Amino acid sequence: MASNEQTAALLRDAINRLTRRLRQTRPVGELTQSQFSALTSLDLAGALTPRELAEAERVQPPTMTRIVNRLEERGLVQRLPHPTDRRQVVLSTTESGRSVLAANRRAREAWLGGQVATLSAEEQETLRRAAHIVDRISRA
Amino acid sequence: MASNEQTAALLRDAINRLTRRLRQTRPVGELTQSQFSALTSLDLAGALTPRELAEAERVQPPTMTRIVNRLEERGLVQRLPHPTDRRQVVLSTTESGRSVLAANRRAREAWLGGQVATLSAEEQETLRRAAHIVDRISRA
DNA sequence: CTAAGCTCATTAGTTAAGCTAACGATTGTG
DNA sequence: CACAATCGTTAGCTTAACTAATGAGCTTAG
Repeated sequence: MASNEQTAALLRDAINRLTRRLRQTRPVGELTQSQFSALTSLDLAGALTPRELAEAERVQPPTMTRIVNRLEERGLVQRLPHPTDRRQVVLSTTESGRSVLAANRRAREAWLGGQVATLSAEEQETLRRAAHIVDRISRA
Repeated sequence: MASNEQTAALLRDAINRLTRRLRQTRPVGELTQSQFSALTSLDLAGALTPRELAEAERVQPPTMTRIVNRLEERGLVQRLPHPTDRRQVVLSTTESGRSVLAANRRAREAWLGGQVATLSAEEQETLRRAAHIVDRISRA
């Protein structure tokens, strides 16, 4: 029987390897991992303050400021004043942001989707289950 | 039925979230993810040239030069001349490197191991299976 | 009802990690 | 033996993470 630590090590190593592998497949000029992830979260949520988005991405607020800066420079995100609190800012995706996001999603999933396609139905189901378990762990 | 792309997206998102979560648990002064991973690979292999280690870590040679520099500054790794080819260098872990590695491994797995412990035996098995599948994909 | 303190976003400055291009030393080859 | 290839490194750029500090705006306690 594998110990909790052994399972943890297996999981961590597998995740590290896949993370590095995925980084290699990013085409130049496309969104970085952080930009892509932040844009996705924002698009799903509809509108968030920088702090809320930072918390969703598990990053400190200054880090999110920078990511949002780059996205705003490219016109993918907009900063609007908060209706009642003038300290705050409300972030939302632009039309252009949503289409860039969709294009990036397709490109990103091409490689990994191709790999998934080579797996048996049972293996694919294992991956989906594992993804949900990992999500639960990450929230803890 | 989930499409290959949906499964890929689930997997990628789960991995991103856990990666960021794990980064948060790194104590200051400890090895970074890259350092830890490189040191682990080197320790497993015994001795490698910088290029071989870069390939194992799926990183370009200059990136590995920097990582090795930091590890060497801390005395965790040593560079020795190649026996026959004076262009090459042979890297190996030091005694100190191996003990730092072991301590780091324990610290890193404490949090994740704790999370794994809260899962059912079936869920743990799902994670182990998924880790193996992901490893196979990453090698492709 | 205003002064003090809190919260929000941002800026500044550090560290780390990734990349490509270019270089010096060395080896192999035509 | 000259020329090409290889190896590791350096240099220079970008991205991303952090903490500390700042300024603007809100909230509240006296």
